[in-house]
Amino acid sequence: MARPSGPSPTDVELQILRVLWNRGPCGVGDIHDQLHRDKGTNYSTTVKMLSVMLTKGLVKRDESQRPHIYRAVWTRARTGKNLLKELTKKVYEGSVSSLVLQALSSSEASQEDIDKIRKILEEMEQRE
Amino acid sequence: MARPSGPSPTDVELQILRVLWNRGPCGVGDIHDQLHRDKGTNYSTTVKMLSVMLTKGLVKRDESQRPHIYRAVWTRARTGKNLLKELTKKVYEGSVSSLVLQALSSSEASQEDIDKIRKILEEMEQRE
DNA sequence: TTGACATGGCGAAACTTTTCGCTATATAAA
DNA sequence: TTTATATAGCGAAAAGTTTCGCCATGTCAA
Repeated sequence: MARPSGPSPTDVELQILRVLWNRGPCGVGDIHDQLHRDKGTNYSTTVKMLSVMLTKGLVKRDESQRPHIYRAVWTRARTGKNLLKELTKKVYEGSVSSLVLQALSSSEASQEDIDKIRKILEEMEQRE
Repeated sequence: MARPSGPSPTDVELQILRVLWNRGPCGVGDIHDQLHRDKGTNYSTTVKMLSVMLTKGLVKRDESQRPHIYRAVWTRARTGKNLLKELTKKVYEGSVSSLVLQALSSSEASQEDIDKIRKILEEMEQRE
């Protein structure tokens, strides 16, 4: 059963999620530091966005300590998968492989990546 | 030299572009028909969105005939590529192959797709 | 030409997302 | 305890997107 993962994160929400994915659970201060470096926004903005995300169920927080510790509810992998599916619907009428083809043909994937992809293709064939 | 392709299309803009990509250049009426079917919006909305997109350089129009004929400035492939790159930056710190791996491992691609992808992988190796 | 109808343009409302100022509360140092 | 500083909350402004109402203009048939 697929868990619901709610509405897609907006741009700033993704910026915040990326910090949480990269650093792991942390307080507003750490998140703000990164956002401030990236685009100079105010501390209040970060707090507000986190409260919006809390409402949307994109993050949870541990209030038993100070500062409160935020963590992402959904993994990077799952979120990426959802956004990709959405993008696919919006541009390619739902065909994931069209998009993958596009992505591959225009990227410089390493030999390592290529090998990984081959392995996955094999697995997919055996599944059928 | 890579052509600039401007700001990324918003959701409704993509809906309109999809119509143009699928049907080819056409008038407001045809575009509106589709949008109206999909979500019941008014004719005025379609006209307005097209004028916004004209300003942003996402579409061009031929005014020498009535109705004016709109066409997408960028191809579906190029737009998809850009959006994918953006998504990749926003979720995966810029690694296209992480995203492709995610996409593949969770999709049901056809045997035909799998073969196509293999072919591309081979081409990529020879390029190096 | 005139009336009916499709097409086009424009400003403003509605909605969403992002930003911040101001205030309140907790924490730790003097 | 008092004071200074980090942390949190809230409402509203600002910015971006989408929607529409109203009016103007073009097209075609009677």
